[in-house]
Amino acid sequence: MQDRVLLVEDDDELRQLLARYLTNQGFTVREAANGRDGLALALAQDCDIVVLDIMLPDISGLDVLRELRAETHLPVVLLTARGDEMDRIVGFEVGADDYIPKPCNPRELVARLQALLRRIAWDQKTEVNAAKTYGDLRVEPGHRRIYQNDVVMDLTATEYEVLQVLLAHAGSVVRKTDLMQWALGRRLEAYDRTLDMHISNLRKKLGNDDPPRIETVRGLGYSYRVPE
Amino acid sequence: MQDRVLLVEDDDELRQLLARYLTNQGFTVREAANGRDGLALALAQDCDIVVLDIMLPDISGLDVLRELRAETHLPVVLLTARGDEMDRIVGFEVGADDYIPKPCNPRELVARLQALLRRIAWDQKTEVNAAKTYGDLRVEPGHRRIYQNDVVMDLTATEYEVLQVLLAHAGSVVRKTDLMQWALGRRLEAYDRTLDMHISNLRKKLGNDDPPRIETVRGLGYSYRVPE
DNA sequence: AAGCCAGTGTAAAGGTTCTGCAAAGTAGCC
DNA sequence: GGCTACTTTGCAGAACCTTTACACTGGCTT
Repeated sequence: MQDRVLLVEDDDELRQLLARYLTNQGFTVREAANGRDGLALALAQDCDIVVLDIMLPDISGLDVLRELRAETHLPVVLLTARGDEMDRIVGFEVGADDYIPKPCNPRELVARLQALLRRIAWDQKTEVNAAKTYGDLRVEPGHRRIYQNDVVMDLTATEYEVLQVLLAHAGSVVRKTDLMQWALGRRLEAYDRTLDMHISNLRKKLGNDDPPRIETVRGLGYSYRVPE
Repeated sequence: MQDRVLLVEDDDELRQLLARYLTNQGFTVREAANGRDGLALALAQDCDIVVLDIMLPDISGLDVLRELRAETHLPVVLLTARGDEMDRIVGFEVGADDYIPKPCNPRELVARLQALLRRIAWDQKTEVNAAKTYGDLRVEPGHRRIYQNDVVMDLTATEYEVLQVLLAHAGSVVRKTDLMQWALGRRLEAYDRTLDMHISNLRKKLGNDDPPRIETVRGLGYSYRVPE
């Protein structure tokens, strides 16, 4: 099975060079020459990994990444100007998985892509739109709805995100920083009680069972326990 | 809870520099000065990520990585001499998740570690989480739980770390300074009885058997004895 | 044997950090 | 404006880690 790479790079020459090399290495390559097209293609969700230049003519690569991260965890490798340390640090903070300084060695690019894909491969098959069931809860990602005993839960958008992340990791602990990043799309700052509030509200809506379905793991985060 | 890094690097100065920086950044740092120790610690202890120098006095970092990959998919970041392209390519092929050329910028190291950990946390880290059994105790790293005769022990975060380290070295003595560093993430200072307290509490929770499961080795440290 | 002392066990107190949640505030939308 | 959703604020309470204090232990010295 060939991995599908989306290459977002405005420099035609470089893009074609990389595209050719990646194709030879057995990847299926899709191309975009600006941020807008890149974002659209990435969101269309039929690729495995994105190579994203930061310097783009329209939207900055970092903004593309930010928008992408609001929707998906698709792996992203950033291309940055050599030595531009700020871009690099910010890139990681926004959620990049790797970065490569330009001008880049194609072999290194391939090696990094493969390392990342190998790591991702341990992920379960992400059938993005398939409904999943956890005890009496059923998540329907297509409609962004969660049913409890076949009754739609009345959740706000954020509550849906939080609960869906907890369910995706049901049985294991999700750290508060991760939960914040994945569900709220921003970093957890000190004294930010927003997440606690959403958890509190979710617990109320789930019915305050005892022991609670959303367990607190002090100092770490929360964990959803599938009831018997 | 903080992420636990295993730092395998023979250059004392560099290792201590990085260890200090990582500690400041909120990591719990465990150290090894050669490949053999590094491999043993990585396999035994429950840590989250490994930083591995390639040039080591005994076993090459690449061989350590190879052996590690035979057992686990623990994320590994390689430290390589700048420009040594072969090491880098081979490193990725053997299964490294990232590499950083030396001399490395600590900020970049942290950024990369965090990017990798974020990615791992999202994926189901099944392999790393394999449960380990020691007599009637079972450690489940994914849930950060320890079961005694299939009953969850009610442990605090620190107690979990301490017991987990003792179990990882079951049958041999763990020095107090090491236990402090590995489980509490800081140095053991004089007149600090914190560790004694945690041991005391653990013994209580384990049931005060006779002879005790956690044996005191006076002047040295503690040793967990797996009961028959 | 008695005495000393560093090392250890543990109860209780102290203090810090983390969490739950109500209530008030802000922002966006019809 | 009125509605809804989300965030911030504030405080109380809980859980936890550390410190303190004192008793005890084992080994060593005299």
